[in-house]
Amino acid sequence: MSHMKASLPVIRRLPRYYRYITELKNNGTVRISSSQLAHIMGSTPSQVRQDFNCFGGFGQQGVGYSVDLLHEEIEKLLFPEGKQRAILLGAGTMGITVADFVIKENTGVELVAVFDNDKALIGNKLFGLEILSMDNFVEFCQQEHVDIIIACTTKDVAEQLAPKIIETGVKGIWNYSHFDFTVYDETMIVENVHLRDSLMALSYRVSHKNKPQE
Amino acid sequence: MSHMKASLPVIRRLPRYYRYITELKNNGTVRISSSQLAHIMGSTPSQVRQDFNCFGGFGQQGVGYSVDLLHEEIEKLLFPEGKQRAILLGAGTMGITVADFVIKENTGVELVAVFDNDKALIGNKLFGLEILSMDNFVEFCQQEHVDIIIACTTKDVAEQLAPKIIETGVKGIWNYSHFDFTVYDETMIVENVHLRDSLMALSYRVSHKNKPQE
DNA sequence: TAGATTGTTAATCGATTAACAATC
DNA sequence: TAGATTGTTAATCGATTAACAATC
Repeated sequence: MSHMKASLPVIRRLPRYYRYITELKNNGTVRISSSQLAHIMGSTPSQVRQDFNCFGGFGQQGVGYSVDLLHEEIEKLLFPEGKQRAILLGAGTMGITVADFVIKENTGVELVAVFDNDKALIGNKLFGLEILSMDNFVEFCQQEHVDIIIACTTKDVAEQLAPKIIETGVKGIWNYSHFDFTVYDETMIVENVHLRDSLMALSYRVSHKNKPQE
Repeated sequence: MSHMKASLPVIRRLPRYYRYITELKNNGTVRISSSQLAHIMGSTPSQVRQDFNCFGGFGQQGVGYSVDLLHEEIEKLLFPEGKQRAILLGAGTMGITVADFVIKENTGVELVAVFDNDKALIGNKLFGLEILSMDNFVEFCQQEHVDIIIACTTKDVAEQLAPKIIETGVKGIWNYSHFDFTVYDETMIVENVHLRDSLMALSYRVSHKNKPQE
């Protein structure tokens, strides 16, 4: 039981473990070794064991890991007491898609309010939630408990909102805008989904695939 | 001019450099030092210089970097000769949003066809492109030149399509499905946008923020 | 020439992989 | 008991950071 704090790479692997373990559980697999799991994950047995030991180590020496126990433990880690409450800022194309996703997928996160600047949208319903004026989100966060802000605005709007977001005291941002909240405030937990950067990195790798240099 | 091959972390930073350099160029900034750029990027001067030196080094000793030259060189790296041609597999909520994004954003990638399994969708137009039957995408890729496949299907459909995708000879996959193409085929260049994993990692970090262990 | 700042080599840091003792 | 497989410590690898000579 080494109990060291899980590093970011380990945390990022956790949802993937959860996906595969859930699949194995549904298949009726009861027991799995670090080697088998590593093969499924495309990693190494060492990494699997190191990763699980960050959280206390769920295995049995000489035997392996119980799929059920593993599933239960990882679930406890990823879905802690009660759902996390999230609000959406920006009900544009991306915002609507992300809201749809959060509502339909089992992620342990609940969408509790939607805000937009567009007067034409305010008052409309989105998946049963009334779209509220962006002017009111700080107040909302301070009155209702909110854990996560989903930022689906343009870069400029995100930049304007940044100080207000800090003001809310919310701990995490799921960031779809091109504004770098991390650079703005170091203490905030930010998970970036930069589609543009992701696609450009792919494009670079594809176009430079067989070139030896650069 | 060390000319070592750029590692994945360096490639992932390239689009962010491009974003900031473009902004500086538009602001009329003509010259910038690695320290100033590091401050903007939230990194270190050493990293900035190391990164640029992977591509040949665009600076001038004692002077700094010309914003114009930097912009031009990074643009050459990210937008090589002509646009990359991409097809979309799966015209659901996410697929439509991603298609909209690719068409509107300046990413050096062009959407040339859309495929879906749903007979109700086939034949409809999506952003001026006719939605084609999924049965025909392999043939399409072999006849037209296609660089990137954007996978916006469910996990199960992605898994079924995997061997066909390999068959097309396409070099890169922009993957929104929960199927791990990397585990299936090591040689394929895959850029994953796993919303679920991303949100769960954020949720984990938020809920464990002030806890010392685990 | 002196000051500034790069390019590049060396040192550090952290994550991954390997090794092995513990133990089922 | 022997074989298997974990938990954990040690070694390796790669990326980041620091240092400094080159040079504008």
